[in-house]
Amino acid sequence: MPRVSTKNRILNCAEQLFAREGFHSTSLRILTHKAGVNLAAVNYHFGSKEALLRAVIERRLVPLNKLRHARLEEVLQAAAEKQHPPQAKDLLRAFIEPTLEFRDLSPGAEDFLTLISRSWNDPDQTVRNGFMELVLPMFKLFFASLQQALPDLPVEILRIRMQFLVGTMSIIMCRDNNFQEQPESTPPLSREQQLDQLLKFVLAGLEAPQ
Amino acid sequence: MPRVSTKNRILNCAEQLFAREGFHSTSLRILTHKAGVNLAAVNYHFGSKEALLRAVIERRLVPLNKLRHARLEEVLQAAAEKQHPPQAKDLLRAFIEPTLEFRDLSPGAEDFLTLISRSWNDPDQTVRNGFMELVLPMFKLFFASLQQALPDLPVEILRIRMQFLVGTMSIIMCRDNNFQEQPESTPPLSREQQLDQLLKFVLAGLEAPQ
DNA sequence: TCAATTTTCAAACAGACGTTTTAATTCAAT
DNA sequence: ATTGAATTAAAACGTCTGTTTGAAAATTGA
Repeated sequence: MPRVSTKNRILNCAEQLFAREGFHSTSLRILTHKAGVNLAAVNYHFGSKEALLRAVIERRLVPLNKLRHARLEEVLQAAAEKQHPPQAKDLLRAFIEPTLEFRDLSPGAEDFLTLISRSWNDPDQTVRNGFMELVLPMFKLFFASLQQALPDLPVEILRIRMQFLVGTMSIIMCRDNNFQEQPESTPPLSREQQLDQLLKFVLAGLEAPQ
Repeated sequence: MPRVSTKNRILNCAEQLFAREGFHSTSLRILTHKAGVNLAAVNYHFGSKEALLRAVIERRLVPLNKLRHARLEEVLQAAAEKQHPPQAKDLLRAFIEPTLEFRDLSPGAEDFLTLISRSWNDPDQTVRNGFMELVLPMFKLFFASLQQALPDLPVEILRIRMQFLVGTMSIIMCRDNNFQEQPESTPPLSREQQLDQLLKFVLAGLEAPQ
């Protein structure tokens, strides 16, 4: 009798393999063997391989979006009480911090972040749209809030700068992206330092002149 | 008698399909059919599918790196004549502008930029390392130059900010990344405007305090 | 022109893929 | 304890994959 249900064993292994090896490069035979379940279990429990991918994404993205939403509401409410527009810095923190804190909440979350940061530019539309649906509403919320924070910035410029923000975030979210080999002389940045640098970089970029 | 050699027909189609559909999702049967050549031609001319990918990348990345190298030398030399360290802004232009101007030099170059921006975070090490070898030496050159331009910035911070720079660039380089649907009210930014915004964003981020 | 080399071609190779089927098993509720 | 549903299991399905083969065709150089 397995401690973890078949469904969750599949989800956990799929999360790891889809993130590290890629969706198309992960075969159901390898996946089910690693999970210790029968090959047919994926189609029985999820219907298809693509439906499994959707389930993997939804399992974590829905709670993550709730975290982001709560943080955003805090910032907006605090600003409303002071009768001030929200600050770009606070909005950025509300969007970015939950994402990175998420890594420590559950094992496999790191793989999950790698998966969505890779899905972002995936050539397969099915992969791309699968999680885009889930992340787009949250994105529009932050976009609208940032418009209040930066009322003098033209919308089309804010839009492309938010895309830059996503590209910058994906660097932190994706494992194995440290292309520059790390010299022993200088230790790698801690997670707090990474978060700090990420916030400083995108805030400066977002508030850049013109 | 085909106007374009078999080898180049394959390279052109591979560039487009690898970029738009992904390396693993592109089958040699579809590729060779689209190119109008025999299935066996890929293995005859290139040896294997992976060797074809390497050839696709090398064909454009080597000339592109020469462009970047020339631009970098210009900036360094101009700075040396003035007895000043080079400016971060000029270094960024030398790195970014050739990349984007490259798009207009030859058809298919746009697909190529999509391909390398997607290869950047590809789960497959073979794909990732294939072009990393070609781009890393150029990267180190710019890193060393930026150290001169920003002598007060600790190296490990400069390093992560250069990674952010790459993540930001990939947004511009990759097609179909306009996740936010474009409203008709505001037209999309022109290429010049995109380049301009990219430079402003990364320069501000690179020069951000601390 | 003819021989030698290079390139194309159709066909087949062995293996991997996602999915389906059918039977065996486990489980929950009467 | 027994029935009925839910789950697991092994095996096979048809299709697609990259690669190889050996003969035909085209091209090249003398």
